Amino acid sequence: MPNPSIGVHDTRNIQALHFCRDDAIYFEGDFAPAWFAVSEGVVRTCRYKENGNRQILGFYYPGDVFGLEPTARRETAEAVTDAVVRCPAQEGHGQRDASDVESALRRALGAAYENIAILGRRTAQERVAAFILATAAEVGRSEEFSFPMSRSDMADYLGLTIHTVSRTIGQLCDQQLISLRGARHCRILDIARLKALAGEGH
Amino acid sequence: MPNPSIGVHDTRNIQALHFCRDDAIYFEGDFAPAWFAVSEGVVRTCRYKENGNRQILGFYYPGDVFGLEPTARRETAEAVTDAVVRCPAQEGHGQRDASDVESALRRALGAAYENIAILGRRTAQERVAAFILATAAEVGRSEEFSFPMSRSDMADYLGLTIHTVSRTIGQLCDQQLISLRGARHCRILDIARLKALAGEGH
DNA sequence: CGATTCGTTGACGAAGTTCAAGCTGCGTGG
DNA sequence: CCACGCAGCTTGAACTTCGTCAACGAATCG
Repeated sequence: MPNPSIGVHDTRNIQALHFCRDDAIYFEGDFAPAWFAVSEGVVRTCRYKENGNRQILGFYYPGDVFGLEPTARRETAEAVTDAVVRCPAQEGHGQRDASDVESALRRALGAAYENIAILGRRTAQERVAAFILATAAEVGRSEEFSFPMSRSDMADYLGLTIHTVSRTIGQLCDQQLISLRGARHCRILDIARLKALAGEGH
Repeated sequence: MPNPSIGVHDTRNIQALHFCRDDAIYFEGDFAPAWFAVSEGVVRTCRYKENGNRQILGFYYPGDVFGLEPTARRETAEAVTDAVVRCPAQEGHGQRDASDVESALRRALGAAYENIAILGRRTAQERVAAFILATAAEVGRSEEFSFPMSRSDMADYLGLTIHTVSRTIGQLCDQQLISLRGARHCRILDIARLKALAGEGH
C-alpha cells in the first residue's frame, strides 16, 4: 500500500488517502484544512509530551470521523493499521455540507464521551474490560475479534503501563472471561460478567 | 433562587432556567428536546452505575454548552452551584441555528478532548495538577480562585477517591505549588512547576 | 448548641509501576 | 532450511502509589 506523503497539508484535490501502519496523517500544530472519515483500517489521535510520554486520545474505525478541530490541529493523527481515509468536505455534492458537518460532530462528540466514560474508571480491570467491550463493538459484530492496536497503544490510551495491560488481560483469561490466541486474537467467553466488571448496565 | 422543576422536559417557551445547587437539570434516558448553554454557575454531567458509583463526565462553566446528544439523554445533568442555563435554540433569531449548533458542537468537542487528556494521565498528581490548571483557567483569570465543586465531585471526575484527592492536594501544598485557604479557595504559587507536574507543554 | 455533612489524616493492605529477565513470532540472511 | 536478531509481549520481584477502614477536625444548619 503506497504512502503518498507524511503529513497532509493540501487536501484540495484529494479524496481518498492511503496510509501505512504508523504513518502520520497530520501533526499537532498543523493548519487544519479539512476533517476526515475513516474508510478502511484504524486511526489514532495522540499528543506527545515533553517528558516523552504519549497520550492517545481516541481510536477511529471505519465510519468514524476525526480531525474536526478548527484552524490548528491539537493532536497528531496516525494510522494504527494500513488505512484509507477520505475528506467528506471535498467530495462535492453541493449543499449537503452543513448537516454533514453537524452529524459528524455529533458522532465525534458521542464517541468522545464514551472515551471519557472508559477513562474515568478507577481500576485497571474496569478500564481494560470496558476497552475490550468497546473494541469488540467497533471491530467485529461477534464475540471474536482481533485487536488492531498494540499493547503499547492500549496502555497509552488507558493511562496504564503495558505491563499492567498485559497482566490484566492475563487475569481476564484466568477468570475465563476471555480467551486469547496469540496476543491480538480475542474471544469473549462471558460477556455478562465482563460487562459487570466494566460497571456497565442501565 | 427558585427552582421551577426537577428535570426539564418541556422547553418550548422557556429561555432562562434557574437551578439550585445539586438540582437535576435532566436525567439519563430523558427525551432530549434541546441543548443548553451555561449562563451563570457551574453544571456537571454524570452517569450513575448500578454498583452505586457515580462517574462525572464533565464540568460546564459560563459560556460552555452541554446536552447536545440527539434524541435521548445519555447522562444526567446537575447544577454544581446555583446556576442559570439557557436554551439557545429557543431564542428566536430565525436563521442563525445551523452555525450556532455547529460552533457549539465544536466547542463541546474540544472540551471533551481536553477532558480525555486530563483523565488519560497515569498518576494522581498528574491528574490533580492538570485538573487544577484547567479549573483555574475556567473559573478565574488569575492564579487565585475557588473550586466550585466538592472533593467528591473531583474524585468522581478524576477516577480517584476523595482521600487520594485530599492527600494529593495536601502534597501540592507541602511542595509549595499551591496554597489553600479553607478547602475551596486555592492560590497557585508556582504555575511553571505545576504545569511540569501535569505534563503540559509543547 | 447538637447534628450532619464535608474534609483531613493515619495505618494497613491491595493494586500498579519499575526494573529486570525471558519468551514468542517473524523477517533476514547464511 | 535453520540461525540469528529484533520487536512485541509476558512474567517475576521489589518498591511505590492508591484504596480501604477508621477516627477525627471543621464548617454548616437547624
